Amino acid sequence: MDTAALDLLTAREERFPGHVDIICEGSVPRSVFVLIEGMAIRYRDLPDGSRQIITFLIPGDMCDLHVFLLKTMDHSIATLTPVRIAPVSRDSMMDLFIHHPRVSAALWWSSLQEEAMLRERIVSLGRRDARGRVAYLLCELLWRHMAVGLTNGRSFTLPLTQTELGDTLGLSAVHVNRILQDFRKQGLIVMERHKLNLIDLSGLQIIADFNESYLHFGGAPEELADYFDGLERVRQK
Amino acid sequence: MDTAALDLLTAREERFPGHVDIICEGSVPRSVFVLIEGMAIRYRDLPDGSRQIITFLIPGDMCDLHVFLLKTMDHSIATLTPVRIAPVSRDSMMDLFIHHPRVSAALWWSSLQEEAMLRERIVSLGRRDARGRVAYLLCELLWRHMAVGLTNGRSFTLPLTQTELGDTLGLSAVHVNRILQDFRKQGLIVMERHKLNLIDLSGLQIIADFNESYLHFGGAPEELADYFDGLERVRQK
DNA sequence: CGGGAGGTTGAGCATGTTCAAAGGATGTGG
DNA sequence: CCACATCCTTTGAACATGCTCAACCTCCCG
Repeated sequence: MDTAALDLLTAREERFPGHVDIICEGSVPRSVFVLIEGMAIRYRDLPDGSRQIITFLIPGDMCDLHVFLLKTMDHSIATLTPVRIAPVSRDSMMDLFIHHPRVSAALWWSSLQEEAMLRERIVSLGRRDARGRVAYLLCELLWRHMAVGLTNGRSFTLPLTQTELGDTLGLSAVHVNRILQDFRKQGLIVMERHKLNLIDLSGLQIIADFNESYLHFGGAPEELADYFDGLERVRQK
Repeated sequence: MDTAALDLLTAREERFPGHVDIICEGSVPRSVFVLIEGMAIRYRDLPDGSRQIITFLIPGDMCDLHVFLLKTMDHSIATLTPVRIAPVSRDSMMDLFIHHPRVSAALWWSSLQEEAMLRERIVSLGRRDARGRVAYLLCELLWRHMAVGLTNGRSFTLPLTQTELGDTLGLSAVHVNRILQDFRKQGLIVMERHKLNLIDLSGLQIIADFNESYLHFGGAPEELADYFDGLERVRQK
């Protein structure tokens, strides 16, 4: 019945074209949503005209689990490609928390994973050189796409321009370009159209000092299910 | 009765000396805790010997609200000064979620604030120059100390070495030193012992492009209380 | 008074930026 | 289906920001 609750939430669906703002900094979001298809970014524009991309949203990602707790958005969300999203109202969300603790535990879990990714990006920006940052991002994106079944071997669709990569990694587009060329010459990656293939994944992971365990793909510890089942029993009394 | 619940949690207390690891990367945390006094950091060591400081923990901060959802820690936590902490067991935590939804809402809220700070650090590391980063961090720390009543005008105790500042900002200690000197020469700050005074706060905020609203000090929107009260009623049925 | 950690200084160097221009690719309207 | 416009990628060269290394200084604390 919990899956039924989830299905109900994602029944309705909205579409947006590519390169369009879904939510703007300063606005008051009225609903949460799940990204069903396509790719989007969280970002912030800075007064000097530059921008920083904070996270990529790929299918299955929730945006934002708790955003309605904040008065206003402190960043914007924009599409990179045409997307399909399932909006979830504030009320449905509250209903979910009250009546379906196991579902809310799963959502909670995913927000933890996102937090882990934010920490990882901080480490990247603070302490990895440009090659390491690019390599890390490519690995991270491959693993995330893998986790939701959107890979084909070691390749997946990456609809990003080099400018967007630069805005994510704190690098200029020109330098990103040079690093990607270098990776290609070394046979680490192949890119055509927007299909990226990480030929030499382990080589990239070494450059990146990448460790997939930081992304916590293993899922939550087993015993948690027991806790949340207990929670459910209490509430249903 | 909710405050009673909180008091109960923080009744027990542990002490640690300065410059000691409280929780290490890779370990399985058995309890959550609240920092009562002193200062601590979340950080990660990298294979090349460098480290990245991810967040500062100051009195009132919770660490980590949800950490027990993760199998293992993806970073370590260390004290900077001697600290007092109140440990909270996994069971008390679960109990809190079940019986005191308004308290858990408050905790939830604080984890959101932390997430906002992580995003802000990403923007800093990705798109601000060295002066901007230093200025931003000083402003952020002042505001956070203000929020918990640990300031005296525009000054507060900052027990950080320049190396630690560098490890936070992705800069070398030498460069941090030069920037701080510059700020002093320009009359922006005064530092003696470990007392920092942001003489020209608005000047710093301009250099930093600092906007305190990103830290979401305003608190959660009013109507949220209603939601969580409703939640409580349902559970108490 | 001595030891150690942290702060300060200078000089050379490296990584990555900026600017400008040219070369693809993609998509749209005629 | 071509022509054109636009956006993206690529290239080179000069430049800047911040790093490294090494030495020295200063303060604190025992």
